[in-house]
Amino acid sequence: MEPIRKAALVKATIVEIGRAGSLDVTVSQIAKRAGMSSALAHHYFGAKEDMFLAAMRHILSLYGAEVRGALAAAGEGPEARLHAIVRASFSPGNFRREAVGAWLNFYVLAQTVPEARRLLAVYQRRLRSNLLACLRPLVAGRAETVAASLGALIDGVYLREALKEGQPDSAAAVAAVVDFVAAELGKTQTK
Amino acid sequence: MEPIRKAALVKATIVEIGRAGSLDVTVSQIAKRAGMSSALAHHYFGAKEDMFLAAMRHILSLYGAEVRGALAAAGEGPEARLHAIVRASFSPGNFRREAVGAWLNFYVLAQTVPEARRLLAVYQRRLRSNLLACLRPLVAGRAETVAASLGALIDGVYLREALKEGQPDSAAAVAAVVDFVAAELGKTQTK
DNA sequence: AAGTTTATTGACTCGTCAATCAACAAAAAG
DNA sequence: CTTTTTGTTGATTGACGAGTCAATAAACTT
Repeated sequence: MEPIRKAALVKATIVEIGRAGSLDVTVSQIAKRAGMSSALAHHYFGAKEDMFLAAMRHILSLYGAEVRGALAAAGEGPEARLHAIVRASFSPGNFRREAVGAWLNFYVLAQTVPEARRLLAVYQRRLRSNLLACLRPLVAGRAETVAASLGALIDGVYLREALKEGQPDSAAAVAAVVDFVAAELGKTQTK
Repeated sequence: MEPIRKAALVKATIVEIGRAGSLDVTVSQIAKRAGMSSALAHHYFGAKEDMFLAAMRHILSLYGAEVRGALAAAGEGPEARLHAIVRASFSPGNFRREAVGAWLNFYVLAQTVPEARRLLAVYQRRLRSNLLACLRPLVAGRAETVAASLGALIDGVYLREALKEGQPDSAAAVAAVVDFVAAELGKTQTK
């Protein structure tokens, strides 16, 4: 039972954060959505914060899996692999209300909860390392710098696309980042 | 009295959000820090959310003033003006705990509170227009695209610098963005 | 001076919520 | 079949907090 209940709670936590748009969700709401009493939620997770952290781990692992899958499906060319990472980062699923809510609130959580900050750092390192592998063959010496900027650009574009009025547009987000890469590769042509 | 009290409450709101790292601050805390009773805070602002929005307006107007000042001090060259905007965006003051807390939580607020979303949109449009003015002489046809990416990059770099473990480094943030601009201008050389 | 508006607060209402606990059920172990 | 472990909940506790209100004081108006 334990793993089933925990998984249900994690999913419900993410949904509720998405609905509320904040971490201001009660354990009862989460438990109810997961089909159990609040007491049971407390039984499996000690405290509410533990639920948040588990939810964060889940979101990050989903994203990680998405990127891994995209890379596996992509061919061998560095450009193609780079493109795959970017597309995975901006997949429509990542712009669903729950996902946006989760990410934004995890940023907030990372300010004060060390474990949340650590998890975020892990995500950023993984993204960076994936980007580096693609970039080294393309820009050699400047790979480190470009990877750092590219990572930040992905976060920034995501933020803007997620918060703009109107529906987010995955394709536009991808295009913006691809354009940056093109510039870094020295081709001014947007293609 | 009214404007004095309101100003004190706005300042106190920002400080308390920074301390808590979230919008989970009580009106009493804010009022106490502002040197008055919670009833008085409710008297001047109707509800807590109004205090948050006033605080957001204040943060945004501070940032706007900073950019305006930097532009006034900068010369006439588009590159210099661009650099001024970037430096103002990453001034050490913007990395103080209160400022970071305010920005991150305003992003969260923008998900659900239309007025917050609107304010954020205003900030983004202003930044975009400032960037465009500098970019048009430099990259002509691609100015719109570059301005959009540059705006997102600034947000993304800020986010990462603010949340990384260790103290944020304004200079590094500026350097990352400047490097991007250099690439967009077609100069591969990092300087 | 009497009246009116503004400033200010302590006390209160009404609600919420995290966390605990005792109790019950049901499965596993012996 | 009885004991222990695991699953489960309703009820409760204890605390906190947003917003209201009546009352007091102080400052202007006429």
